[in-house]
Amino acid sequence: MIDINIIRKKPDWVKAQIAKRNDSAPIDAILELDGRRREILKEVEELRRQRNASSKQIGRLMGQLKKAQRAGEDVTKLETAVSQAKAAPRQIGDKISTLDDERRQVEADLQEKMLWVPNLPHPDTPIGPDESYNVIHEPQGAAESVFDFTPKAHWDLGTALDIIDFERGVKMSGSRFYVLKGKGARLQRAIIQFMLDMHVDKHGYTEAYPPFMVRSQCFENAGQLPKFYDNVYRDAEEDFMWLATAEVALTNMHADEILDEAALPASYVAYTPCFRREKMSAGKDVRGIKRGHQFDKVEMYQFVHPDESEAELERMKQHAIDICDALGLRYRVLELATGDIGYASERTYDIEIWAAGCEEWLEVSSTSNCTDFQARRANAKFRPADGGKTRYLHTLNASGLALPRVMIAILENNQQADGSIIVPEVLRPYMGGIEEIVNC
RNA sequence: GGAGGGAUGGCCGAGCGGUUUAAGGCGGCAGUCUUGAAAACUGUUGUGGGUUUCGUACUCACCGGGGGUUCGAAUCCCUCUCCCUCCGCCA
Repeated sequence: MIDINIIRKKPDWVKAQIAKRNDSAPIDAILELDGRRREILKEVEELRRQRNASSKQIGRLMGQLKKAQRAGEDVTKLETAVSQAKAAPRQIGDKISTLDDERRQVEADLQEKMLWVPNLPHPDTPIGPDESYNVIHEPQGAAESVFDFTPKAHWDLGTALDIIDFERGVKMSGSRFYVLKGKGARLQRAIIQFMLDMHVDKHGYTEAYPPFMVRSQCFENAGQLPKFYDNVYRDAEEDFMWLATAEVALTNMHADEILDEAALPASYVAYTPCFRREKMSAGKDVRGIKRGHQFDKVEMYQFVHPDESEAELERMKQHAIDICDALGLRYRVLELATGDIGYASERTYDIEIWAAGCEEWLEVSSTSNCTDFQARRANAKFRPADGGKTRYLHTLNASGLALPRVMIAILENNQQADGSIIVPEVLRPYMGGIEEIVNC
């Protein structure tokens, strides 16, 4: 949610910002509803003020009446006065409830429309309607092949080593599902543990293990609803949705809270599975483990002071890069164009790693500054140390990293001519000390 | 799944449908006293919205959320959420 004051002051500018995203939002309708809301509010509050005064008057009369009754005096005059005094506020009350009904309707409409306004892009975000305008940072280009044989794709390697079982995954759950077996499952677990340890021990995040199913309100707060409703798995009977990313859960860690400035930044890292219908990507990347309905991810998330969010974005990007470096993965950084950044984001970096077998750059991390967009929806604030008014926090998220694609890169880049895989050194302590995955 | 009890300010905890303010305590902040501190005493204390002479006052709402009854609701009714106790089931 963006600040409605910006829309009030510069509606045309806001429209232009949203147009840069190749998106649109009902700004004119919002202005109209907002104006009507304030009209009603002015009127209904004045009426309420009048009614409050009248009711207080009746209260005083009732006090006198009771006193008189106790004293055994004649109370008919007072009783008449009370019933006469009721007439005016009763009429006011009728007007109030009519206006209140309209107010409720207007506010519901306004809220619904505001939910369809995306975050506004940062002035430095490259402008362009789609991903072809993304700016690729160093290092660029594909790695020259270091192989003296033709490297295989992970689906062939995994099947041959019997560490990825596509057939049985499909048997259980259909396409886009697979079973990791033996050293494959162990490798994934090792990567998860390595990443969590690095973010906790070296980068200072607090490890969190959130629920994997959360209320739909959590998705709305994170900016995933209403727009991405079709891409989320949900419970048929209860108001539960399965995480599409841990970001959804972590956004809500401090929902409806006011943090002390001294508690900032509040930094979390969580391992969770992620569930996505992939409706928008139907038919895309169906081979291998690149894009499944279920995948694992380690996610970083921070609540920071608004003045810190821009610098923090750079640091979080580096935290993701640190993982790539430690695992020996060749990566490149993309700065996403206005047409490609996420709905809640003002500025996003993607990190892609090179996979030598399928010969593509794979997105393993997306690092975004969501400014106060999610914080407004989630009502997450902080109290400035100088005692000023409470302000909305800024939130940032960064994958650190997405597991299947890291697996792909390790399998494909570390393969040897005989199809065995060299285990990256940093993972060996988590793999019982083994140095390679071999066919047995 | 069944039966019952709860939710009040940062925290604890009162609150017969009304008579100017949600009592009281704790904590926090400021001040007095003191060389300093403690104690004591005094004052102060939340969130959001609207109007505005825009920095000043006025005003409205908020006692778990949402409706309702009433001239008037923390208080009565309905509903949802969460917590607690007991029974049953269970990794």
